[in-house]
Amino acid sequence: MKHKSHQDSICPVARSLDVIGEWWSLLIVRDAMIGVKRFSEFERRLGMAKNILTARLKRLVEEGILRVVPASDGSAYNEYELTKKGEDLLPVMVTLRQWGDKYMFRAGEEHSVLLDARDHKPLAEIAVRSTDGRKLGVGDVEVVLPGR
Amino acid sequence: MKHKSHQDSICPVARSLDVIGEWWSLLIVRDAMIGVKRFSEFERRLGMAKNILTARLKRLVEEGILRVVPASDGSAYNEYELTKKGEDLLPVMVTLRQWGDKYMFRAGEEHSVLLDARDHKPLAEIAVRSTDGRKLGVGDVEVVLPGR
DNA sequence: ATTATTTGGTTTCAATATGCAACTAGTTTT
DNA sequence: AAAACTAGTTGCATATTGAAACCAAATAAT
Repeated sequence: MKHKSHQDSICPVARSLDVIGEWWSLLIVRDAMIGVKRFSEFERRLGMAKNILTARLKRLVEEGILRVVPASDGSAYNEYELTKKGEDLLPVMVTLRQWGDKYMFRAGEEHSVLLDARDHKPLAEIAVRSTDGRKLGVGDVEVVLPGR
Repeated sequence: MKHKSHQDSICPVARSLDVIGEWWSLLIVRDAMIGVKRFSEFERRLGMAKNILTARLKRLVEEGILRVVPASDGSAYNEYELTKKGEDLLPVMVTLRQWGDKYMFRAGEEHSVLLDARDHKPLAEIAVRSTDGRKLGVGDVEVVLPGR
């Protein structure tokens, strides 16, 4: 059996995960965000099997998250680069990173950090807020289904 | 082969995905956020196989994202509820939702929406910002590895 | 110009994960 | 007391993953 698709869900979270929730997909997007473009560079940096990388790149291109362009250095090869849709995953990436920072490392354990390139300072912590700026927690939100 | 773990990565994104990046895991967390607590309710709502649900719940409990508590209605069964660590996934959930809202639905296609429970209005759109409040895109950030 | 190496894959194979259905022990409802 | 529900477990077929071998085209080295 193929793993079950969430493509037809009425929930945006489920549909998003259908596309970017496969093993490796978001890590490919992560590396694309820091400028990785070539097949071999994704392979080396991620340490993943070529066949899986091929499949994930294909899906990400089909879904409009990456696009294939002729290599910028004039060689005959192609490069993969983020589309606007792909770049718009930055907030997802940053929230995952901030959660991981907080919970997935023991005190003093080293990890990579994401900085504002202008002043090399950490980013602001992302919070869920109401339109008038109140910070919201799980208990402050509600899901409304279509047609209600 | 087991799928490769990202547990030992120095990247917080990778470590986060190691825990919550398996198929179904974030959808279980999503439902837990709207108050789903019982095994059968997760099963019904998600339409997933019981054995997988069992495995995911077990992992999420082991990782401290959910906790098992005696049923609140006095029955002999247990309930699963979010820990603080689990609740802190709200920003991840909201960014995934906002991205899905934007890209995964055709114009006019209906989907569920997440509202501020107080005034039933949509949430503010989440953006990545510097500490001084500038909105940042993919080109405005840099990753720094440990020991540099 | 010829050879060697790199790149970007595809193919094959074994191990694991997913999904489905059947089964079950304990609990709750009728 | 019987029926139905809950929260699983088990067994099986199929999919997905990962490793390694293979390959053609492009590039670099000699």
